[in-house]
Amino acid sequence: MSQNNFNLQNFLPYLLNQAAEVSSLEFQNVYKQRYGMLRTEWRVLFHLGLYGQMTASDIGSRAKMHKTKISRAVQRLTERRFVERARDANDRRVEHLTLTAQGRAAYQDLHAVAERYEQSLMDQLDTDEAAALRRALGKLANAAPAGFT
Amino acid sequence: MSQNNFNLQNFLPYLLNQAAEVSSLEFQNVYKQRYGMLRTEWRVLFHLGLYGQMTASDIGSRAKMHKTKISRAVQRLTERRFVERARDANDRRVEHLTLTAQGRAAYQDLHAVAERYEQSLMDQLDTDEAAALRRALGKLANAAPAGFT
DNA sequence: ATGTAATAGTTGTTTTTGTAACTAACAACA
DNA sequence: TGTTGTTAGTTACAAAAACAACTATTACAT
Repeated sequence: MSQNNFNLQNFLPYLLNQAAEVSSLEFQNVYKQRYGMLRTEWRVLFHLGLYGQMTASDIGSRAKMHKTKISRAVQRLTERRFVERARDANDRRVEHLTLTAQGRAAYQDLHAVAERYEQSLMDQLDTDEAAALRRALGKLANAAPAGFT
Repeated sequence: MSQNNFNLQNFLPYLLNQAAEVSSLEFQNVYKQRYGMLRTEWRVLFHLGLYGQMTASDIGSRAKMHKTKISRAVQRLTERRFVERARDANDRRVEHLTLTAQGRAAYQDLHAVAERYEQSLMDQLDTDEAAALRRALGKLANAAPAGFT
């Protein structure tokens, strides 16, 4: 057995992954069942719904998603008429992405569910706990590489 | 743009995923580079190192990992002589898994790195923040389905 | 005993992701 | 102009994960 008191259940990356997995999975069911979307597609949809017109690169830098993921998500969202692409007039490399009416409808629906879900998660936590959680997660997500080796 | 103040950066599942991704990735480099392991394999190795002899099912229920993942992880770990399997004498369906000497060495090495990494993550947080984070993550990871729809 | 269900673990097939190489358009500067 | 470098986005291929069907063994109820 173990020589010391290190415990896997307390290892932070492990805990983070478990919590992330559990909390993603429930919400995933919603956009999967209602709109047949993948997580990447849902993320793109949300960014467009939230910020309006964006390019794939914009989304990439905001969401820290790799461009190939975005490319494929946009492709599927376009095929299914949630998103429209328009080439920029001045720079024909860039594409401006916007939601279609259908896309906006889906966004608003999911947005509402997301808020309820958020609330149901927060209900499990004390107020100060929740605040500390947000702060801590923000720090960890945006931290520079730790250099622990 | 957005009609209200809901922000994706504050959506808890999103935040959790970002933090989890960042903190997994750095550590992943270690076990990948040093031992050519995947995340599933590292998890199995850690469970065996921590708890001693276990069956695949034991690991599955503890780590909430699907049994096919474990099966394949164990297969690769066995091929590479990190793990040994032994059929149970009374019930020939079950296999008892243990680390080899090489497996224990790898575990101890990674274990030490994990502790340093853990520390480097915690160093980014205030003491109370860190405590709240652990408590909150534990609650979220073990919570019953929220039923928010 | 024997048929039915349950459990441990594996294998096969399909999705999804990751990585790297690629095309097309622009920029900048000799 | 033309050559070199950069940026936006796509595509091709390999690695990994998800899901379903499967084998082998045990349990259990008739």
